[in-house]
Amino acid sequence: MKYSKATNYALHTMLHLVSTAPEQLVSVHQLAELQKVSPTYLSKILTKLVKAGMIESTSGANGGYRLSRKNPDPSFLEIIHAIEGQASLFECSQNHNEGCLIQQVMVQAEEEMESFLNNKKMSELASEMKSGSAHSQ
Amino acid sequence: MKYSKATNYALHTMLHLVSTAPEQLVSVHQLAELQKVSPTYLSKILTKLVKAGMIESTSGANGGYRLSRKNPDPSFLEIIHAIEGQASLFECSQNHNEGCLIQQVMVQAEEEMESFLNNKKMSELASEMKSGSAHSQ
DNA sequence: GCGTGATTACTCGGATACAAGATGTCCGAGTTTGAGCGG
DNA sequence: CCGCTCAAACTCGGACATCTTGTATCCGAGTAATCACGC
Repeated sequence: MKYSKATNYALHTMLHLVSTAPEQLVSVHQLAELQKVSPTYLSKILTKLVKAGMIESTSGANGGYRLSRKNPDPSFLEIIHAIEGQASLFECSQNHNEGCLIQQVMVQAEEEMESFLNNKKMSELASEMKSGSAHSQ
Repeated sequence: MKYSKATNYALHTMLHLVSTAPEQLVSVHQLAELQKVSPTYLSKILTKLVKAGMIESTSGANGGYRLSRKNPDPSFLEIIHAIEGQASLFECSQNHNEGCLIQQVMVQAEEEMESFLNNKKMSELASEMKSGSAHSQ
C-alpha cells in the first residue's frame, strides 16, 4: 500500500498555487516543469482537482490554473481524497455478518490519520516556507 | 491506495489463532476454508508472518501453524507491517532539498494511524468476540 | 482604424500503451507422522 | 514386539500466469487571445 505519485504531484501543485498570487493563472507547462513531470499527465491530475472544486481552469491562450475562489485553502485530506478517491483504505471482503471487528478497527485507525490530514491546511506550509528555512518551491 | 487482500487474510488468520488454544496447531487447509481462499495462496502469506516472528510453523503430518511463544499477542501494526512492508506510505520523489514539508506532514499523519494500530492488540478483539454480540470467526 | 479570419497557446477528453504490483496456481522438494509388514 | 520401509499429510519455495492499477503518451477537439490582412 502506497500513496500514488499522482497524489504527490497534486499536493506539490496545490502548495505552489497557494504560494502564488490568488488571481494569477499558472499554466500546466510551468507546473510540470517545476516537478519534472510530463504536462499531459499532470493535466489529467489537475482535472480531478478541478472537478473536486479546489482549483479553477481557464482555457485558451494565457489560460491556466489558479485556486478556486471558494475554498481557497484546502486541507491535505481534500486533495488526497480528490485523487485517491473516498473509499475506505480497508475493505473486509469476507462474508461474515456485518460488523467485522477487524474492519472496525481499521476504519478507526484511518479516521485517526484523516482527522490529522483534515486539520492540516495547505496555507500552513506556505507560511512555513516563507518564514522557515530553505525549501525550494 | 488500498490495503491488500493479503493483509485482510493475515489479520483474520491471526484473530483465529489468537482465539484458539495456544499450543494447538492449525493447518493451512482449515484456515483457508474459513476465509474461502486458496490454501496455496494463504500459505504464502503465512510464510511472511513466520519470518516476522509472529507465528510458528511445524511441518510434516499433523503440522500447521500456531502463535509464536514469544510475541503471543501481536498488534495490528506488526501484522500489517509484516505483509505490506515497513516503507512509508508517502515518498516524495522530488529532488528538492531534503526536508520536504509535504513529506513531513504525510509522515506525521501516518504516525497518527500507526500509533493507533500499534496499541491495538489482537487479543482485544478475541475477548470482545467472546463477550460481545455475534461475530462469526 | 476596424472587422474578419487565421494562427497560436492553451485546456479538455478519450483511446491507447506500458510497467508494476497484487492475486493466484502449479509443481517439486523437504519433513514428520503413522501405518504396514517382515523378521 | 521391534525395526524398517513406505505412503500420507503437511509446510516451503520457486516459477509461472493473470488481472488490476498506476503511469504515461498521443491525438483530436474546443476555446480564447492575438496577429495579419483587406477594406
